Amino acid sequence: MPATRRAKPTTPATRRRAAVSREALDDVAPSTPPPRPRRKGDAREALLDAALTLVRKQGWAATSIDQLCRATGVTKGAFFHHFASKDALGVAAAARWTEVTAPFFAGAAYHRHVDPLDRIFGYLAFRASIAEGPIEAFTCFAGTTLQETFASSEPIREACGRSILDHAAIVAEDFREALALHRPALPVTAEGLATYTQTVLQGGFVLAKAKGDRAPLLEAIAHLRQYLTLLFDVRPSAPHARRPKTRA
Amino acid sequence: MPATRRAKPTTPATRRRAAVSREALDDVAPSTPPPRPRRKGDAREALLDAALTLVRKQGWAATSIDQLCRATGVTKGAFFHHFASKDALGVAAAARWTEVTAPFFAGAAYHRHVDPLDRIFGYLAFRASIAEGPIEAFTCFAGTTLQETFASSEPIREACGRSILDHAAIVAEDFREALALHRPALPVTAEGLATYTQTVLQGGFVLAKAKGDRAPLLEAIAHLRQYLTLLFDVRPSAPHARRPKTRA
DNA sequence: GCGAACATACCAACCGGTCGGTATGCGTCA
DNA sequence: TGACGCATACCGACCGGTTGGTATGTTCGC
Repeated sequence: MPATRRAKPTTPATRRRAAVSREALDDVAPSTPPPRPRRKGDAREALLDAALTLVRKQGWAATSIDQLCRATGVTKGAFFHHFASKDALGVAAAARWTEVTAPFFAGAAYHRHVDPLDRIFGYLAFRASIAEGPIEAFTCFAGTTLQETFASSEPIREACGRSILDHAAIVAEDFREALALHRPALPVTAEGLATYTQTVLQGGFVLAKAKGDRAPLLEAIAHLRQYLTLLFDVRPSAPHARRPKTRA
Repeated sequence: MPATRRAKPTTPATRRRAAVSREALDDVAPSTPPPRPRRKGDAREALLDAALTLVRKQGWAATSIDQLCRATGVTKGAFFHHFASKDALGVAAAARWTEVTAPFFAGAAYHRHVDPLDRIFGYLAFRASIAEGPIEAFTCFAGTTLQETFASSEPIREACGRSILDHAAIVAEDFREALALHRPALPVTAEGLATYTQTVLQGGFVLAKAKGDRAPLLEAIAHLRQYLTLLFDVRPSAPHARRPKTRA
């Protein structure tokens, strides 16, 4: 089975320089940062981060292992040292997506609001505020990947689904507190509202891609805010506009 | 430039039989109907319909021209006779998606309601009722394709975007009439509500894929209905539940 | 000196796309 | 009536390049 092999000595530096020049020719190169020299041991994280960026822009199937390697200056051998298959990378990338986004949201200022409803409105305002730059910069890795892989790869589907659902579960906590404090005009559950919130955001990403503009996402968030306003019977003069008290 | 060629006589029947046997080995074959013998002239439509089915299940990039040809019993030569490129097929498939779905919705019973608001609630009930079977059977070709191609192919992005936006424009007409008849509790526009409706549906598809179940889509539609209920101050005892009068 | 982290070369299958050719139907004019 | 020209639909071998994946080294820190 093994064919004839040559043993031509080459240095790592040669490869790295080649990687950079190849990347300049790459169709996504202009916006991708040059693969700055990594320290040994970085390959795995570099590949995952490149996957988060490239898959959000091109989709899962259109993003090849070779392209990932080129973008990071990692060789194919190294790729398969860290990941058993492309699917395994997908599962790991979904986990990494949660790993990256969770602290990002956890560290945001809206958590300081005392009233859980204010935190929810703050969350929505925050999600609107981060919708900037090119569409692929603020859309969701899990949502994008799900669309393509839900029927072809159960492990990836499960991992991406969990990423979204875990995030929803965090938002659900604030809804739970809000429901304990405020009585909604119609019967709702915390989990239901949290899932619906993610639904609106994911749909906003799709419509933003449809229009080629972030506007539909911002409008969707505004409608969701109005829904919560009516549900919880808050004054139309937005609650977070009248300087709500913050904690800690 | 032209390489050596052989002139081996083959019959169309040979090819068709080969197509069927190949398809039995295909990973999506079990659920795909066998490529029943087409009449001459059918190739283009057959390819477009196969694209709508396969792309919704596998995504755009994962669906190859060869696979489309296998599924339909069409040869590659015929494919490129009808479409200049894979991208051209994508644009045509988006148009076909509208061509297929538009009369489907136009023919639905909810249009008989006299009150435009009843038509809107009927539309939502209809969308919930058709969410049956495997997820790829009720999700949107345009939305799925958009996620992957919005940055790589402007023609496909534009075509898929228009498909969704044109459908929203039809729903917007009922919202326009509803706003003329009923005064909303908060300031909204017909176009804004129609776009938001599509946002919720598209997001519902993503969340359905995330959970591997249609439930999030149905819940999202229910929340949207509640939003409209509060906005237009309709009795919580759903308007289409108290037998509204119909027209024509 | 040993295992983890890489590097390099290679593979079969498949990718989108090309191209010379064939099959068939239709209008037209002798 | 029929044969001629021509357009449309279709055929399938072939192309260069890419795909995910493998096999076999080499390097390096402990």
